[in-house]
Order: sequence, then structure tokens, then C-alpha cells
Amino acid sequence: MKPKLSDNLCFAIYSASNAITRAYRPLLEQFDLTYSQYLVLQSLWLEDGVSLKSLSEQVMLDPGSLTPVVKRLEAKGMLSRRISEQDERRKVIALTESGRALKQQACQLKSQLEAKAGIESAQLDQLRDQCWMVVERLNRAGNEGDA
Amino acid sequence: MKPKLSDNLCFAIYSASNAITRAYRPLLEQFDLTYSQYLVLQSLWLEDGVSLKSLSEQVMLDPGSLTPVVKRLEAKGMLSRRISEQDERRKVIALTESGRALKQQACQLKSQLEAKAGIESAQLDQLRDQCWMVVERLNRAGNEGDA
DNA sequence: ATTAAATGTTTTGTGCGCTAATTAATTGAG
DNA sequence: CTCAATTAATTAGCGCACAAAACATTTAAT
Repeated sequence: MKPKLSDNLCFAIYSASNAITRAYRPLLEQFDLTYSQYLVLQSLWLEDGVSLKSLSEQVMLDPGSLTPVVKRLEAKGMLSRRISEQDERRKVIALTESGRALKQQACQLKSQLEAKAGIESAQLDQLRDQCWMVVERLNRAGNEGDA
Repeated sequence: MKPKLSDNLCFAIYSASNAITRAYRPLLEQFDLTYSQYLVLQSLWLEDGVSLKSLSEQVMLDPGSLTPVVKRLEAKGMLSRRISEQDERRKVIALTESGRALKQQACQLKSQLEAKAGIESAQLDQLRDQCWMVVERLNRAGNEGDA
């Protein structure tokens, strides 16, 4: 059998990720959000008032990647960034009233996308768990140089 | 049970994709390649001398995303972009000798990454296929407005 | 044959995502 | 207490990934 590009797991995951953000785009447009911004909001809906570093661990992105995302959300009035009083290096990122209010409107987004894709939850959970397994192993492998 | 951010399949796939390009980066560095550039090369190793549009379909990326990637590969001497004689709108993208030669050196990359992550092929194939299922359904859903 | 629609590529502008370097605040070792 | 490490956040620079617009070439319709 001739090898195909789609044989590669990396390409499959990469394409799936691109397809998801592509599919989310028109849905998120009504809220003037990108997928990354939406992800940050979801994280804050679960745990509010965290530092940028803590947030970056939650969403598994570099602090350097997150600063501009959070700034844009601040500009849209979704959250505030005030300096922590305990530790002035830290910024405390907290939802505003509008940011909190968006939670109710946006919770339909996930089911909207699932409906769009027509995925049922049976294999879905397995797929999700296997993705996390890949993430965990790659992260572990990347941090093995800690003497 | 309290809901967690990691319950979301979208987040899992998104994180897995980021983790993969992150893990590939140091491996690809020795070849002075990014993951996208590597993907384009892999596509050309399977089918050489294609138009940008054809290439964009192979790797599932916008032509607009691909133009700069291909240009950089051209600058590195990996491929050539000449105007098609049959249709002067088209560009024919073809590997150079160096581009073809890289195939031998880079074929170890995939196994190198798999070793790094310690993934065995049993569940791997399933994960891959389910990713493609998601991609297919999202793409189908996105193109349903064709009267 | 002329012109209108379609096709292939590039350009422009926005927003990631990463690394490396910078700045500022805190901690710790002497 | 002081000064060197550490930690938190930002900045700068690179390379995507996309949509929308611009441009040129080809095709199709009349």
C-alpha cells in the first residue's frame, strides 16, 4: 500500500485543530471572540481572579502568547488586569460583569459545534482522553532535562 | 463532578496540536524547518510538481497561508516555483535536488518523535482515524451552503 | 470576437504561538 | 542587611492561518 500524508498522526491532529478553529470562527464572530480568547474566558469561568502564569498553565500556552490575548479581552471590557497587592510582579486577571455574563450566552457554542459536526459522545470521550495522553507524554518528554 | 477545561474535546485537540509542533521544533531545527514547511515537503515527497492549489488541498491549508511557506522553502533552495506553461495562472511547485535529498535524512524524524512520546501504534491508528473523522465532518458541515 | 464569470495566486491586515531578551519585584545566601 | 538568583510579566521578532481584496489568466456565454 502506497503511503499517504494522512497516515501521519501529527498531520491528523494538526488538521483537526485547524478545522476546529475554522469551524468555531463564524460561531464566535457574533461575540467578537477568537478561539484563544474564548478558551481564556472558559478558563476564567471555572476559576476567576488568577495570575497570568496560572492562566497560562490552565490553557497550556506560553505567558508570552497570552499577554496580548488577555490585553485584547481587557480592551473589550471582558476582564480586568490589576497588579496583585501580595506580589507586585503578579497581575490578577478577573472577569468583569460583561465577561461573566457572556458565560450564559456562550455555553451553547459547544453544543452548536457538536451539532454542526454531528459527533456523538461515545467515541468522543475516548478521542479526548487519547489526545491528553499524547499531550502528557510530549510534555513529559520535553521536561526530562531537569537536573 | 465539577466540570474541567480538559473535558472539552476542542481544547484537547488544540493542546495536542500545539504540543506536537512544540515537540517537533527542536527536532526540525537541525534542518532549519518549521512544522508547516516540513509538512509541505512531505506532501511533495509523495507527489512532486503540483500547483499551489493542489498542494493546499493536500495539506488542508489556505492557498494564502501557503504562499509564504512555499516562498521560504524556495529561498532555502528546497523547491522551485515556475509558471505553468499550460496555464499561466498556475505555479508548478517542484522539489530541487536538495529538497529531494532531505527526504532520506528527515524520515527518521517521525520515529524520533514517536520514541520521544513513547506512543505505541495500537491506539495510535484509532486516534488518527477519529481525528480524520472530526475533520471530515467539520469540513462537510462548513460546505453545506452550496446551492 | 467581446465580455462576463470563474479560477489560481498573491497581498494586506488581524491574531496567534513560540523563543529570547528585558524589566521589575521577591527571595535567599552570606 | 546586601547583593545575587529567581520569578512574573512584557516586548520584539519570526512564522504561521485565516479572510477579504486585488490581480491576472482562462473559460464560457452571447
